[in-house]
Amino acid sequence: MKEQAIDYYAHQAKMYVATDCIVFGFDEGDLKLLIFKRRVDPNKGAWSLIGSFVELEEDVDDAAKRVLEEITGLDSVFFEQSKTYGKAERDYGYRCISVAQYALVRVDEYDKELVEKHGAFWYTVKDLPKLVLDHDDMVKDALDKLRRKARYQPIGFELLPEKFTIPQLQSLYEAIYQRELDPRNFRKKVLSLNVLKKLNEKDKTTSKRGAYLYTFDYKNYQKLLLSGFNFEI
Amino acid sequence: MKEQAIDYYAHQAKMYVATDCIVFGFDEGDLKLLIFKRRVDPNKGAWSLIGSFVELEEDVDDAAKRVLEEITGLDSVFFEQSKTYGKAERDYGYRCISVAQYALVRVDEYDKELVEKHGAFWYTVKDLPKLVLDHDDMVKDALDKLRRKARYQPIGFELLPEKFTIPQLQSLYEAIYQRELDPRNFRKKVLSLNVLKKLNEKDKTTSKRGAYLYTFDYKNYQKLLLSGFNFEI
DNA sequence: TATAATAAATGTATGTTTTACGTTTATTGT
DNA sequence: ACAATAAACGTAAAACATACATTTATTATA
Repeated sequence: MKEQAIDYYAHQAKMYVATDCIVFGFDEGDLKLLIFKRRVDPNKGAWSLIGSFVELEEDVDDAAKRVLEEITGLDSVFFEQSKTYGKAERDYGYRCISVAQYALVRVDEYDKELVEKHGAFWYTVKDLPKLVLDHDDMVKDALDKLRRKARYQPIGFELLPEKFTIPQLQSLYEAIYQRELDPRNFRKKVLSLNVLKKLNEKDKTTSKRGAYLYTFDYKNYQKLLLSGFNFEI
Repeated sequence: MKEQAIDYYAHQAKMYVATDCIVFGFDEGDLKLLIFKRRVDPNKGAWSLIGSFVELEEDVDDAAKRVLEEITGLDSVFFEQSKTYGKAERDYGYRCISVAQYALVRVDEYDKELVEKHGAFWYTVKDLPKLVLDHDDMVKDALDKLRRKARYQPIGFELLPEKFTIPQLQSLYEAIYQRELDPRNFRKKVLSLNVLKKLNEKDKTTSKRGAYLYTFDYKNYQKLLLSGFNFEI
């Protein structure tokens, strides 16, 4: 019986499994992507997403966590599976499938030295260079997922600092959706959801008057989730 | 240079890659799932999704297509990646990751003999037995995806026969979302999208008066897509 | 110290969509 | 002829989205 089971697996093909991370950040009003210049062959010198092979005793998701930690120095980056890329010919000469994960990091939190050490750069999403293999597709698909997901879950907050202003939040959504939003309607909408906590502090970097800082109210958000809401902006 | 590349891959782990299909159908007012009783070890006799190993020179998506064709006899089943399951310990004793795909089939079209030959059965989704490994999670996640997707793309139509009535379509959406919909509002909403072509034929199986049959208008749907719509029901 | 400049914050009127619910219609079996 | 039944149609009220104008708090400078 056990023998039969072993047999069943024995004749099957094995392949390399990698994970690639589409790391989004938000800075200076633009949605950014962390990409890096490959330092090993194959394809040395080409632009690429950051990734790694999955180890034999490692969960696929843990591999992504490991990669993200290595490159950003952060140990609790938000990430989620985007899609698996499994074309037989996708990797030059090797059979390797890749589980793509998209991640959202707070640009003010990541370890800049670590990023530089790995030869990584933040590129504005709408102005990316050509990437290796099918990484262009990965970015396109991940952007789709991000946009889609931002409609029914407030993941946008993962990209902002702990404390943020409403104009900042608006600017983030404008970067994600690549279109302008009306400040009056935007403010009305986000405040109506009751998931922002207003602080008694102002950010005065962009105006004399200053804009009130807010934090995201995770408790109220949990309540909202239960009543089945929609974050359409 | 090439040597270096070979080296790079040589030290990496290889693993089994499988694909499992979550096959949805719609029959007698219920959303159904195609599952089958395993006839080989490991786990002979247990209920399971249908799946297969991915072959060395085969695209992951082609493996799913192959599986679906084998079991339903149909060569153009709608399917789409749901999620990849990659926990190190998910498959008893073997390192095997699985790319789950959810598929929608028209219950009136599939090859019933073929399904029986494979020991497969249609089970009502809300009344499933325990499945092997992480297949329960796969079903749960796929249902989530299906519900989510049905909100912005009219994939529901993939589950109905070519010709269908509006009450049938409503009953499908009721099965997907597990809640009752108002027939007047439902009709108004779907007709307002202009993606249904009314036929000069009636279905009289459920009423004396009979309900007009419709087909899905793919051309108009393409137009609608371009203008960025929302299929919220 | 009064004033100009500037982004933040607030308000309101109009159009559109969703929701809730009542009535009429076509057909067939008795 | 009529009772029964699901299909089809209609309408009023509420909720939401959109478009657009004004006031407010603050600081730099005249």
